[in-house]
Amino acid sequence: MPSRYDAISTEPKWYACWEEAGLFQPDPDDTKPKWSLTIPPPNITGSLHMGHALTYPIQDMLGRYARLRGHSVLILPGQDHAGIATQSVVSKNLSKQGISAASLGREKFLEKVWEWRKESGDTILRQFRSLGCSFDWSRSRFTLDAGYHDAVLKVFIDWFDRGLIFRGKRVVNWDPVLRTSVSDIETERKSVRGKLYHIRYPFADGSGEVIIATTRPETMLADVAVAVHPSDERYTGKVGKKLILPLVGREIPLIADIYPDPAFGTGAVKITPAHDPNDFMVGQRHQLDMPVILDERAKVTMPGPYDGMDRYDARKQIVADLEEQGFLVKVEDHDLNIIVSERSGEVIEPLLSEQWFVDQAKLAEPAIKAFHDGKFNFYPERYNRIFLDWMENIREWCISRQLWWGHRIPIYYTEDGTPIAAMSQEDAARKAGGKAIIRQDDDVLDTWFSSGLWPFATFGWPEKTADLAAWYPTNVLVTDRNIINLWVARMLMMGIDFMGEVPFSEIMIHATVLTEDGRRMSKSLGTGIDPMTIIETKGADALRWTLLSQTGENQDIRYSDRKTDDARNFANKIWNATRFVIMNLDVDAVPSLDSLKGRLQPVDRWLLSRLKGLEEVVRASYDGFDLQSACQALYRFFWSELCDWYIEVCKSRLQDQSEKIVPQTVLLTAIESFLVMLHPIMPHLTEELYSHLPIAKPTKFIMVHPWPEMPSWFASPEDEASIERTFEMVRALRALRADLDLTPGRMIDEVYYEGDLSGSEGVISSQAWVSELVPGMPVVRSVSTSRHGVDFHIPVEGVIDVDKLIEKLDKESEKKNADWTKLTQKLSNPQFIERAKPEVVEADRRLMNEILEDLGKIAVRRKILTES
RNA sequence: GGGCGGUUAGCUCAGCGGUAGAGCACUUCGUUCACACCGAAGGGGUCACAGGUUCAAAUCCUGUACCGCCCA
Repeated sequence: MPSRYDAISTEPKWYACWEEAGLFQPDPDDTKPKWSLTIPPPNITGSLHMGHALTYPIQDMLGRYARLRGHSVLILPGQDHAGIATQSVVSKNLSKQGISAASLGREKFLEKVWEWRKESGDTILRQFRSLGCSFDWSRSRFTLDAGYHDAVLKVFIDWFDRGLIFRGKRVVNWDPVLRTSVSDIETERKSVRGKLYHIRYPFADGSGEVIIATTRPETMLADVAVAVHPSDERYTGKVGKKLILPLVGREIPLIADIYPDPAFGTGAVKITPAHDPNDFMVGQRHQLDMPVILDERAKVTMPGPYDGMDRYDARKQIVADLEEQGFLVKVEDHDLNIIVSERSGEVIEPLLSEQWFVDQAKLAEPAIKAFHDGKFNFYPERYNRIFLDWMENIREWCISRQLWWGHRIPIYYTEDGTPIAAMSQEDAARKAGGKAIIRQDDDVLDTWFSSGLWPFATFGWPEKTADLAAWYPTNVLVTDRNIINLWVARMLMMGIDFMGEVPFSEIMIHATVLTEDGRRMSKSLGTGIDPMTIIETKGADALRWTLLSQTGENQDIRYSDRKTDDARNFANKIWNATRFVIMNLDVDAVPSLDSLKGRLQPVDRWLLSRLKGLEEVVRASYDGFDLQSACQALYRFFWSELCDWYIEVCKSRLQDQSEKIVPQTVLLTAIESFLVMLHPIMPHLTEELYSHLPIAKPTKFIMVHPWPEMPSWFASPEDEASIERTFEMVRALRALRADLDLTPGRMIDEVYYEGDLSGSEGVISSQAWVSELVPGMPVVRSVSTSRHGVDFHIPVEGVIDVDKLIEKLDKESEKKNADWTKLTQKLSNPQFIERAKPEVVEADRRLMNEILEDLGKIAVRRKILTES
């Protein structure tokens, strides 16, 4: 074994072995308890980013843990067709070749998209393999697979027939470049510097005017009213009167509604129901007309001087005209929030249009009930409330998109315009009962509609497959907080509605990965870091450790290359310690620990007891999604306890032929268990080291090794306490040596001690590099230290730095005096004695005595030093 | 405007009622036959601020400030 762990050549090797051995691919007939998870399907347009490098290893880690715990585990991967993203990627590629999508027509264009998907659609799945993800590729699904497609149609038809899906006119987020409605998640809010225009609207009867303020004057062409708050006294008696809409000349009413904020400007708001979601609601409440004056490209469509103008050109012209005609009161600078389409970068136009909607309220009810019945739970818990708030105020879901790539809405229209939901045109014709079908709806479904079925459609639903029976419901869903409402909620509603059971009982919401200085990682900002370069230089395990060891209840985590160095170093440390143990071994068969029980020394029992404690912590932490705590415990155990102490203490025994078998067996036991527990986080390294371990292996791969069971006799609080005490004495001695400039590792002949070492002489002398520990006081000059009631004296010959030692003693004395003051105050407070728990008072009293004793010793030592 | 998270050592973060912790960085020492991707010793913090509860507050409560996220 080389002295450095080579992750780069090791990792792909094991991935291939696991895959070849079929370890990713469970059998639904396996009698072991089932555990499953369906991964949030990444876009086919995507390539690996740090968010993926966190979320998918978390899922892999949970699956690997479940596997070690004896479950038959299925982690089902797949991909999402990503309607808008894919269509715009392919359109852009085509336009580079001088081809427009429109000229190709729907069918030809879709052929191009499928071609593109075959060529580059799988990139991200290959990258998941580099991360070590133990996903069952044989079951990989795509949301546009034939079977999946049928499932989507079936859901649509079912909901349509039950009246849960309907067609209606609403104000939606409209992307004027891609010319489709988009969902909230595909938009981004931005704050920009804009203008606030104050415009005069005169009363028709000439009795004055109302001044309104707006950031979008061009929409006034579609104004149907001006609204004021009913409590606004400035308008008492005026509500109901008519106003003349400037430039247009139409008469519109002044109405009273709770929407306007009286404190903002004049308190009067123009109402444009077709071009603003809030105005739309006002319009609905007052049954106002909803004229549309912008087309699908956001150009004015209204006979008159502005017809055909782009919305921003129209704004300029309208403002100029208003000014010229004396309607413009003033223009102010104003910060406003705009909504931008993520895909096109264009400002979203709220636009009244006819779309398909899901009435989610009826679907939400059973989901809310299931939550209250404890059927599922978010981790961290704070997301329960966020989820519930959204569910309880749920709104209609716009599911139609004016795209070609996706699930075409299975609605067929008869001659008289009756919509019929059906699996195919033939099916529709049958349902139409003689009426001719003339066309299918042109729109496709929102991608989230199809991904909402993910946890059961991936198993072959609506067919009653063995997989569906074996793996649904899944155990856990892992995702980030941004799509709780958009996706998680929909899966819950759809799962309950079609399967009668929630799709998962636990929802783990993990952090967002930020840059080292806490900024968002984004390609456009140039702040993204490509995980593949990390995997290729430091290994997937290093990257996994870096991200997983920071995963807990936190809201974001910061990535830095320094942290991956630390992770790589940890891997190397594990490699070398294991290598050391193996190098020392020259027996064929390692005996069982049980047979050596009588020969164990306190330090052996200490390590085994710590190992047992480690298993409890790691298991509890993994179970509670607290990977941070698990990693911290694993790190501390291995580096601080096993390497820094146990191996060092045992080095002399490992040289002793008759004795070495005991520490070797303890080490192999500890390392084997440790590797199993670490395996979910660092799968490749642990598999590699397991393959080198000279032990009787229960399984060929550590990946399917049973979780370590620690016999109850491993627990030994007494040995833990006594060994910790011994180590503290070693530390005290080493510190004193350092004060005397005695190089670590260099043996000193004699150290005297007074007090009870209770059998720890061997450990202390070897670890503090002392040839002989002699009871009593030395006759020669010496310097001293104490710990746990034992005094150590190191004889000194020749020159020592007295000033430095005195300074040290003074500092120590100062600290102890401060502690003494604090404790005295505490202990002289009768209420403390009376009300504090007795053991606390007792501990403080003991501490007080120790401090007093130490102060006495320090004073004596200082005196000796000054005199010498 | 409403909600959520954060503010602890130079940096990144644990701790969440009983004398402040880790890793990295820093200082000094060290190539002792696992590892310099290493070892030993050390320095460094009125736990954002102000009130309150308590015998006792980084930890619980109230408020304030700043940073970030989400919803309107």
